[in-house]
Amino acid sequence: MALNAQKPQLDPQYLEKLQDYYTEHKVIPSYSVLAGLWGISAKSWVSECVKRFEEAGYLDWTPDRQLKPGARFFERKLADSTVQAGLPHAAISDGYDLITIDDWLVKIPSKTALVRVKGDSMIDAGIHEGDLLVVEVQPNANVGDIVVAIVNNEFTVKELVREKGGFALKPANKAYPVLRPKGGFEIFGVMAGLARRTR
Amino acid sequence: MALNAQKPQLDPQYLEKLQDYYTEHKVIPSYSVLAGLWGISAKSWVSECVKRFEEAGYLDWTPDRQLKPGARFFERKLADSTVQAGLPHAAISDGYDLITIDDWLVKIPSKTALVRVKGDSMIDAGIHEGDLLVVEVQPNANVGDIVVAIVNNEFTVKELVREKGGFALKPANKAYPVLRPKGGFEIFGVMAGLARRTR
DNA sequence: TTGACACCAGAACGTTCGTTCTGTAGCTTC
DNA sequence: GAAGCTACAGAACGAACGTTCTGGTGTCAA
Repeated sequence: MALNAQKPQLDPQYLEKLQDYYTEHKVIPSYSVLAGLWGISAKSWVSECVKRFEEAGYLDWTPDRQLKPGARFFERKLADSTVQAGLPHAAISDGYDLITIDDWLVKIPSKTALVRVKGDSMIDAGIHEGDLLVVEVQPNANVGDIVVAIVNNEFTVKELVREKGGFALKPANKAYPVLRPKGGFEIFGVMAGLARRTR
Repeated sequence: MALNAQKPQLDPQYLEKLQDYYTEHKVIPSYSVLAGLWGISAKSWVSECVKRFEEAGYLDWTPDRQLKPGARFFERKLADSTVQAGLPHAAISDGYDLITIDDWLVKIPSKTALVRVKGDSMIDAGIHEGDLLVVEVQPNANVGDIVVAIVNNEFTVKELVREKGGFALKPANKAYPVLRPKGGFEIFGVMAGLARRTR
């Protein structure tokens, strides 16, 4: 008690209430609403608390000086594969910064589309039938990328490979041949990730 | 600018810019910031556009009359594998279903955990190192389920199989042996899906 | 050609915002 | 037992907010 005498501390209950509010409304409220939320009747004290959360990395500001969630705001329970010691449940509380699966998979929402995978031509790349492919829509790609191409007015998922004379679409399944469409093909986008539901 | 429809319509570009802004800052900006974002110099027109997005379900208001994302704000484009006819571009804008990945993968948020996959012992099941496993936390499972088990204080992902004398954990990779822990094992949960990022 | 309407600019206006300053109650610490 | 700090309350204030009204431009059907 004697040592490091006066250290202003931030109330974890305040943070929880803010996080609950955010998960409900997806927005950081104004100071006066925060006051009501926290049971405080002075905006001056709200301002002080916000500063502490800001310094701790839980809150941040937009370039336009609007309050927004900080880097640590979304720390969630992500269970890691390795547990050092003790109960495995202890490891769950060890947090990563993971928000939602959407945020993890999708970087640019406006250029991202989802494509349902049909067939098993990419099974060796771990892409199964029924998987939801996260695709960044763009007209070009690099050799080696897994792309969604438009062949005969259909979407098809393949690896883009270089061949003498041009490009081709290579499946990840020995039972299927390499595609070399006569009229060429158009690239719809590049695979950025996938989601699979098994239940 | 040759053609122009004459019905009051909401500009999809505006929505995309807002969504991109939101994914960066996790907050809905003020009208004046929105004006800059949309390339408009009149708040009155921003107000009008916001009303349209509100009626369309993309924006909403908190009880304190603060602007917040609406129910449809987080919907994502789902492009189906098959295109009916004509330009594929036309099919994309028409044949959308809309969902979010989180909603699709997670049924019971409170009982769902995420586990990062380590190693390649499940590669033949299409589960790669670094994948994010969606796990429904429960103490029991059925034979044939892919489970996250706790063995020697570590998480391990395997298939639950029946053997004479009890249960065992079977990898999906011939290079690995079937696990039969002496002290038995505890089931952390059952795999419900997975997410993979490849970019 | 004339409305009608969609789209946008600009300004006026009352409200609400966040900051800042002053003040106080309670608890330590010397 | 005064000094110092933390945790709040309350008010004052300029800046920023969102609404609303007026007005202009372009397009389209009649």
